Amino acid sequence: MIRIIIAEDHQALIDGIKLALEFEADIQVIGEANDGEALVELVRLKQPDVVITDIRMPKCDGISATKIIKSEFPHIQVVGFSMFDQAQAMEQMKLAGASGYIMKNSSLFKVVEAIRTVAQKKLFFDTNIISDRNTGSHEEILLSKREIEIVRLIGEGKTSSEISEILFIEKSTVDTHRKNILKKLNIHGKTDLMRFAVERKYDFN
Amino acid sequence: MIRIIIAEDHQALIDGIKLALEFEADIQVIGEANDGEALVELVRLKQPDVVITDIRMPKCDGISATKIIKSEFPHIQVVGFSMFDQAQAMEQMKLAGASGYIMKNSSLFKVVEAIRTVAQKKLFFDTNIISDRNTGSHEEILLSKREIEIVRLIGEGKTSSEISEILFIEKSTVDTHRKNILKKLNIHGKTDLMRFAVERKYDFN
DNA sequence: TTAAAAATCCCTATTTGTAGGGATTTTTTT
DNA sequence: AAAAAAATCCCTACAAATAGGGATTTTTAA
Repeated sequence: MIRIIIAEDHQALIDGIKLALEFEADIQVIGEANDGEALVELVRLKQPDVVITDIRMPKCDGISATKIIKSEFPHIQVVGFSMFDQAQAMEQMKLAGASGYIMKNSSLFKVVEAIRTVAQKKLFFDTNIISDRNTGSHEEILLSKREIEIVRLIGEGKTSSEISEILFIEKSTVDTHRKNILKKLNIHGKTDLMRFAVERKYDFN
Repeated sequence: MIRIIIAEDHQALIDGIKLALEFEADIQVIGEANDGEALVELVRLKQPDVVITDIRMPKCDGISATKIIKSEFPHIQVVGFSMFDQAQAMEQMKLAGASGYIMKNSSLFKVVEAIRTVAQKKLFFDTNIISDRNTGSHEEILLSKREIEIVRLIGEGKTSSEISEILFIEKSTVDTHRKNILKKLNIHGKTDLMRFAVERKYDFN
């Protein structure tokens, strides 16, 4: 029996994963947390086999939480879980000691696959980047200098017109950059962009 | 000489505070961090007299960071720093071991005052809540049940129309709640509301 | 049982952001 | 020097959010 703990600040997603895992006889969800601090405490208490953790979370993010967990319990396997296909985020999770990385738009089947794989002490990194590599096209999502600058300002809560004043460019240019950023990251809406901007600030240079 | 470290994810704010503190001969900024994890590491390295930390920060928030710092270095005084006049946030900081709490819309003079006060092992809690108490009016900012529900959904990235569908109410009602929330918190713009929603999710029940 | 608070809904108007299209100029790389 | 990438700017249209005003109904507490 693989005992797992899920950490994710969107309760709806936790519920979805739990539901999917109910049909897997060999996997048991023994705990859930909505933030990094709660996750670390829960892991200390219950010592699961596998932890699935979101990267962007209140209190402590998934990367910091993973570092703490792996330093205290090296035998516990951690799988990162992110909205964004960011090679840097994946790298950070690897450095923190994670055994796997999946994306939120992955099918729940992939989640199950990842759990079983890492439980056997194997690695499981499933991202578009890697699957692209398989097809040979391998185009990594990379924002340009200007785009990163704009993402940073968005993360600081600036509006497009404020950004245009800061950078001495037209608002229309900022809008174009925004559009390109959204397209590159395959996200829609300011909320997701804000989320990305915040996650981005978590030092994935 | 009071040696301080500032932690704040908005570099502009750090720069502003540093500038203000340059004119204070007895206060020296010996370090700065843009996230909670960096703050903890910096504190371990430089062991300042006073730490000023934002509550909402990447990687580890100010409350979690304060807990860690106070457990390792009980003699270091921590001052919380928040955008929002939330009694709960202040309580959480107090529980985490903070000696002071100031708001971002406080004058920089208050920041200096807070630093000098806590450096003498005294407490310094400056919020509108407390100043209201002095005038006797004492109206604490408290969101209603419905408003908290809506803030939570905003924090999850839901739009007003999505929220209206979830709660089975009209979009116009959601808009009204939003307006009232903005008014109660004295903030403007969705970005600040999102920030609040995130900070709020840090468990200030 | 009433007064206060909370929750519901609607109106107008403006700003901001999204989404599609287009285009030119500057910089970098080959 | 030519090709590719990045950065700049403009157009239309629509959705979303802010800000002001108003109003009624339902809950809660005095």
